[in-house]
This record gives sequence, C-alpha cells and structure tokens, in this order.
Amino acid sequence: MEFTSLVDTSLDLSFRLRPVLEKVPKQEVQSDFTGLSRERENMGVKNEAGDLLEELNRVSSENKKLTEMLTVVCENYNALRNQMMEYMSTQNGVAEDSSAGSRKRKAESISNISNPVNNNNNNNNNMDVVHGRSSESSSSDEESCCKKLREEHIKAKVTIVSMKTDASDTSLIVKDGYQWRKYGQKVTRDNPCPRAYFRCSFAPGCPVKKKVQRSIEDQSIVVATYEGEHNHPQTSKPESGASTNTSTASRLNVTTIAGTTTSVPCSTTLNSSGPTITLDLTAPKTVEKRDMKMNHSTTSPTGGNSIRTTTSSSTTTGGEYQNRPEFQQFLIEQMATSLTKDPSFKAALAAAISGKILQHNNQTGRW
DNA sequence: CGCCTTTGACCTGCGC
DNA sequence: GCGCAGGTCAAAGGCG
Repeated sequence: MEFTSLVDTSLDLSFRLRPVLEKVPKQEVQSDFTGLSRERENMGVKNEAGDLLEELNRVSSENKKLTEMLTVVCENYNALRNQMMEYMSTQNGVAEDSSAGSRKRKAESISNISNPVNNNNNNNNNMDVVHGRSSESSSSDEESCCKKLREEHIKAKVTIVSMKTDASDTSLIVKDGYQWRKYGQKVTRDNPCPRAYFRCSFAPGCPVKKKVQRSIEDQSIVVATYEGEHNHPQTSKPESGASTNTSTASRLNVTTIAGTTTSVPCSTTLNSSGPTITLDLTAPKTVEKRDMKMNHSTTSPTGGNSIRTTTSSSTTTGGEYQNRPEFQQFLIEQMATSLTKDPSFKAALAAAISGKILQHNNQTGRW
C-alpha cells in the first residue's frame, strides 16, 4: 500500500464559493448612488470584497504550498520505506539460515511466514512478514529500530469497530464483506466472553487478522479489532453487524488506534477502498441555519472494513431529538473536533481545498 | 473431498 | 528465571 493512499484526496468538498462571491456584485447593482452614506457603505463592501479576495488568494497559494509539501513528504516516505523493506527482506533471509535447527515449530512458522506472505505481499510492503527471530549477529540498534518501526506500522493499521448485535447471537461472526477463517478462540482474563481470532481467507497471502469479542459492559455489542491491510478487493457486499443485525438498527463505533472514537446512529455500508472521509458540504443552506448535510465516511485502514455513516437532519430516523438544533450543533462540533485532531484528515482537507480552489480558478478564470 | 470450526497444546512477550 | 496472559498452531471432527 502506498502511503499516498492513506491520504485520500477525493474529498467531495464542493465549495459553493461562487454564490458567496456573487453576492458582492449583486449588492453593488442593487445599490443606488444617491447618498454619501450609501456610497461609503458601498466602498466598505467593495473593500471587504477586495479583502476577501486577497484572503482567498493567500489561502489558495498556501494550500498549494501545503499540497506540494505533502507530495514531497509522501515521496520521501515511500522511498524510505522501500529501502527499509529491502533491508528487512535481506535480514529475514539471514534469519532463516541461522534459525534452521532450532525448534521445529519456530522453523515452520518462519517458513510459513516467509514463503506465502513474502511472495504475495512484496507489493504491499507488509512488515508483518518478519516474525521470525532476526539473526543474533545483527546489531541491537538496528534490531530495536526495526522492531519499533514494525510496531508503529502495525499500530497504524489497527482499527477497532464495535457494533450492536443481538445479544443472543453467540456466533461472533461479523459480516463485513470479507471471507474470514477462524483459527482460534480464547477466553481472556478481563472478559468472560471468549475472543475469536480470524484470518482473511479470501487471498492466501492476505495478512489481515481480526479479533472479535463481545463487550464486557454490553454483551449485545461486538467489538472487532482489525489488524493489517487487505491485499485484494472486497469479496462481497457486506452486511452491517452480525447476521441478526439490521443496518438501520445498528449503532457503530469506529476507533482508529491513535485517534478518537466516533459514535453515531447509522446506516452502514462497507467497502474495501482505502481510508476515505467524505464530507458533503454542498448543502444549499448555511451552517448558521443548522441544516447541514454531512456525509461522513470512515474506512478502516486495516481491514478494509469501512463504515459509512450518514447523518442528515432532514432524513435521520432518530426522531425529534436528533432534529433539534442543539443536537445538530453538538454533532457538528463533535465531528469537527474529531476530524481536526486527525492529521491525515488535515492533510486530505488541505489537498482537497487547494485542488478545488485551483479547479475553480481554472474554470472561472477569476481571481 | 474440501472447507470450516473447535479446542487443547504450544509459543512468545512482558512484568516481577 | 519464572509465571502469566495473549496469540497461534494443528489435529480432530462436522458439514455440505
């Protein structure tokens, strides 16, 4: 997976700049020039419009710079990572040689890992391939460095998804559009409910793993932890939640490992694309009127298990409470807070805004 | 027959 | 070094 795919720049930020700008000349046309005070007012409006245009130009150029910086950072990251993977694959080869003759299971696991996964995942640059003990002769600095990088890499790909299901359903099966093979079940210390371990079985080399466990607080909530990244497209149309679940009844939390948790009443659809956050800011009315249509889609960076949640004040089935302006405002603030804390969202937003503004410039030839 | 789940044993990392 | 807990393996059995 390329890093650039982490930053999905396909944000649907259909900026309605034109109506805002069109207001200014409209006012000019509507104005008569009979009174000095009015003239002063018009001058003020013109100045304001000029200031706004200047500001927009400034923001536009700033965004352009940011986009360029982001591109450079992505390129550097990819180059570094390729170097890292080359180094690690050579180290892995050494480890295989040196560990021959150690315990049977260990040797098997090394060969299991190095053969199918390496063969299939070179393009994915999956760092999970280096589970075997690295050679004892390698320097400890490099070893710890690799370990840290691996941990960070894995950490970055962990997503926790919780969904409400029928409490009587003990299958622990979460239909998310992928094919999973259960390879273990364990009762953990902190939760009497067993934890099930799944591996993606659609593609033989797919490194994605999934842990599913019922919440200790609410047994009707199933918590699925996705680790890794699919190296294949989604196999089928997913169903939200467990088999007994209906999409409209589910309530779903999405937590990225370093990020925040978003909890929303939702209808869910899942897809296998990369991490996308889609904001539909094309609502005809202003935010002040709190009639804002938000289409918030969060995709798991790990399991390709994306959850698209749609919240609309006009269409939400949550009843009157959710139609209340206070709730809408709260929801918007919560989402804004969550999103502004997410660096990848910031980067994506910057790219999207600059793209849109540049596109707008090209189309209109204005400013 | 192939694929899946179950389940006890084994492996490994971590804290003490 | 030891014990614990989480994660993984793989044999056995079920099912279509």
